[in-house]
Amino acid sequence: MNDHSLFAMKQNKNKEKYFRIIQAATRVFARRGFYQAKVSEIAREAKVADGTIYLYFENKDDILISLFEEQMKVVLQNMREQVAGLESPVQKLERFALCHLRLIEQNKDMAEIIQVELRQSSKFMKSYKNEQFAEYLDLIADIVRAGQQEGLFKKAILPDLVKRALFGALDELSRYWVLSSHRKYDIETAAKQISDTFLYGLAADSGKISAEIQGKRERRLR
Amino acid sequence: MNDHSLFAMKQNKNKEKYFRIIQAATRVFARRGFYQAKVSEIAREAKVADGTIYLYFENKDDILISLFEEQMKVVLQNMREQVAGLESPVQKLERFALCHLRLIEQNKDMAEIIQVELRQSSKFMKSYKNEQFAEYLDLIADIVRAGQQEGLFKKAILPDLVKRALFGALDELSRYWVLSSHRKYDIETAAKQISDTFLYGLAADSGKISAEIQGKRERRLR
DNA sequence: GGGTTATGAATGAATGATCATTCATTATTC
DNA sequence: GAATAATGAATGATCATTCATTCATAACCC
Repeated sequence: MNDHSLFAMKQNKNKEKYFRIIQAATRVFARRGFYQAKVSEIAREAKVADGTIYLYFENKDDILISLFEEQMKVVLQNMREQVAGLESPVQKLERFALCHLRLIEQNKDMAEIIQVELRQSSKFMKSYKNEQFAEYLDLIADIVRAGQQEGLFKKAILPDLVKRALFGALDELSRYWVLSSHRKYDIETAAKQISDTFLYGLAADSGKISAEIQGKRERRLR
Repeated sequence: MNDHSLFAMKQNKNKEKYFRIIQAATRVFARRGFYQAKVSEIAREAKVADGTIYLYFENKDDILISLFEEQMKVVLQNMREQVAGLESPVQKLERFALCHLRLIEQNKDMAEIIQVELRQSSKFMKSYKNEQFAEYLDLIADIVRAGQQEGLFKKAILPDLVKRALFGALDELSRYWVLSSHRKYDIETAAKQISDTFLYGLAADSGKISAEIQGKRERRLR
């Protein structure tokens, strides 16, 4: 638990207001970007006074950090559950790609904060390491390592590198989706293209990957 | 030619000073981030007075945009030349990945502006479309389409989607590299892992891809 | 050729807008 | 009534930009 959560814990008297401010901040940051967004706008959106914000958060940066941590907690938990129900690394990777891109549909503002605004905002973010974000990436690395152990993926693949490549690929598509007004493909198509590209790209034997992907389809038809 | 270049053209009397300001801005933005960077710092770094900046650029945003356009021109030109000398889409894609990641070594500040700061900075950037950046991405799409035409890559692949995925993957590794103090792999390793992943991922027949990659090695040994 | 004037570039302190944050005051809760 | 929470105008810091002034150079005149 870091300093920011500690601050929030101290102000724990009114969780409803704390989360209301966080939700409001999500919308305002998504709409305006971190730097253009004003604390007074967040206060108005949350229906509290400007000064109330400082009863719950240390400063404007703290709002963004707290928001990210709260939201990342949800995202990580959800992704863990999605992936846990599957046995095969192939299905896990497919599910990861789909769920990650699905964030956009489920909560556009939240997706924008996580994918567009936060990791971008400023130099101070360079020194901010979010453990949950690292764990999110490690989900990918764990899938890759499992695939290597089962002989599905090449031994020469570096999981810590591939996790970033896959995340980067998904993230770029998310960003495009968020920023773009007309989209030429839907989320399912995009997820499938990316997961297939990575699965066949990592494959020790592409026949085995096809079988795993086909295997999933047959299980569905039963 | 957009409005910003036109402004620069009008102030064309002292190109040396214009570029000196741009170089200084590159360093300051890379070091401090766009929002933390002050115009006065750029002026100091360029050894000009604060007010002189406004003889050459409309405002702070214009500095960033002009800088991006100047630098992107160079990056695009260089990448075109690197790729033009090659015949095979396989070699082209490999070269693209390597050259993109090599940007980091050649000019860390420039790489940071292009890869970390610019596409991130604010909501006004959402409406700013850089033609050269789009063309940079289209280099990838063109490589993919050529690969499809030659029967090397799957027909079902969407080039406009894959270009973003590859760029995103490379970009995330660049970002990690720029932001990270200790790196576990070198640029050549990273580039190879990514290009291989994408090449085998896109492959209509992985045997053919292996042959193309091997073919390159044999040509080298002669 | 030298001195004066005009012009444009450059200067940097002043200006004014912005907005995060504070804190005296008010409202609410127990 | 006391303690706590909430308020929102005031405060003060920040900094992008302006503009009166200076400087450097070219042009003009004698």
